[in-house]
Amino acid sequence: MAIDHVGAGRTGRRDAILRAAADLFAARGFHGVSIEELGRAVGTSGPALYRHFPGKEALLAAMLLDISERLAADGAAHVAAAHSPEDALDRLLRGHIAFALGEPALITVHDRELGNVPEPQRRRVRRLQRGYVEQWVDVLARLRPGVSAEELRAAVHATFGLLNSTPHSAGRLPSGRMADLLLAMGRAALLASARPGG
Amino acid sequence: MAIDHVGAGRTGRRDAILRAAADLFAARGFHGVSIEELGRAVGTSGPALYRHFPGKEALLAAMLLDISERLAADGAAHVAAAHSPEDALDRLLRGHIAFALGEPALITVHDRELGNVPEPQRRRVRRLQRGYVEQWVDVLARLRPGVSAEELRAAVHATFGLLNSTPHSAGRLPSGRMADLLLAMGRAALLASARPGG
DNA sequence: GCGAGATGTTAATGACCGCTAACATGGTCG
DNA sequence: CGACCATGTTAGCGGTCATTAACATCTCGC
Repeated sequence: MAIDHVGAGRTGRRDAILRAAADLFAARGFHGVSIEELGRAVGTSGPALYRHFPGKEALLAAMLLDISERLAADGAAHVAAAHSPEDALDRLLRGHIAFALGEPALITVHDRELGNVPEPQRRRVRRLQRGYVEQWVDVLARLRPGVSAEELRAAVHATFGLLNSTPHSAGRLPSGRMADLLLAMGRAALLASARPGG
Repeated sequence: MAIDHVGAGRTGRRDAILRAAADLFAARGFHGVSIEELGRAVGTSGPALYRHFPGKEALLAAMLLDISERLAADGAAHVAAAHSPEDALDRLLRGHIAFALGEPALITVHDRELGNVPEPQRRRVRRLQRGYVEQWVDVLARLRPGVSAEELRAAVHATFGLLNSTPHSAGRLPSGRMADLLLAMGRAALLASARPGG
């Protein structure tokens, strides 16, 4: 009974709000969800939320910052643990796939709602996102020298689109098979993209 | 001077509204755009919109129906024109890429805002989308017999995620190179996914 | 030249929303 | 015990939104 997983425990309210908000934002968009609704989703009503966040936009900012930081940190750890570029790419792919399959709502919000984050923190999220992309680009550049960085960046973005599409086809395939499928597709797409003269 | 491309011509108002709405919805989401704003974007103000659509949701419904119909019809034409499964897949890929690169706002709205379409028409959009996916699945099934339809469907959805990611990395690469890149990546991803035992 | 329909305008209405205010409660610690 | 702090509650305020009402203005077929 250490942690209350429906989110109504005496502590952890803040995290419960973030989790519920991720699901709601992913389903109906930032502007499609009201404060009252967010409160009800965690068993309180409406304005209790302001005891944990200064406002609705700040809540979104906290959510996106957390996601971006986790992705960037995990990415750095994966690259550091690898002993070859091939291995690094594999670890990056597996890590991202695990995240996308484990937290489809977070992934969805992450690439849809940046525009609603207010400006001071928006810049930080962008910087983290750029850093994460650059980790992929660096690994890919070592695997396929001679391909322009712009082309590699575009390929990485496209691969993220592939991996993040998980929420749209959720539940159709068992999670393990889906992970294998995405790994095979992602790897093939990245290597095809990076083949000079492709 | 046959057609007014900024959308203020004496006729074609309806289409101009749809075009402007696509850009705005793609940028800030359905609930993030007001009627007043939609009107201003086509040179009228606010409620003039109700002379062309019964309401905001109906406008979105018309937009998504049009996109889904175009995709499904173009897909059928491409498959019909092909003389082999390989050729059909190539035409499907090129057609979808051309659409995604040519109408990034439409593609974005198409896979984000279905949840805001009211129920009678939502079903029709879903049916059209399913039909389009099934065209891809059928072609792919002929190329790689023995792979389950569920797996092929998941692969097709993931490929759409790849191709539709265009708006997120827009303008970084010249359009022609981007099209080549997406074609190579999409084809590689689909074939990797369909390899039995992959 | 004139009724009619299509298309626009501004003003108003009712609902909802984000947020604040004012107040309650319950546990912690001096 | 009793002040304090964290965390709730309900009521209300100001603003915005989608939609409607009421009224103008063009364009045409007659």
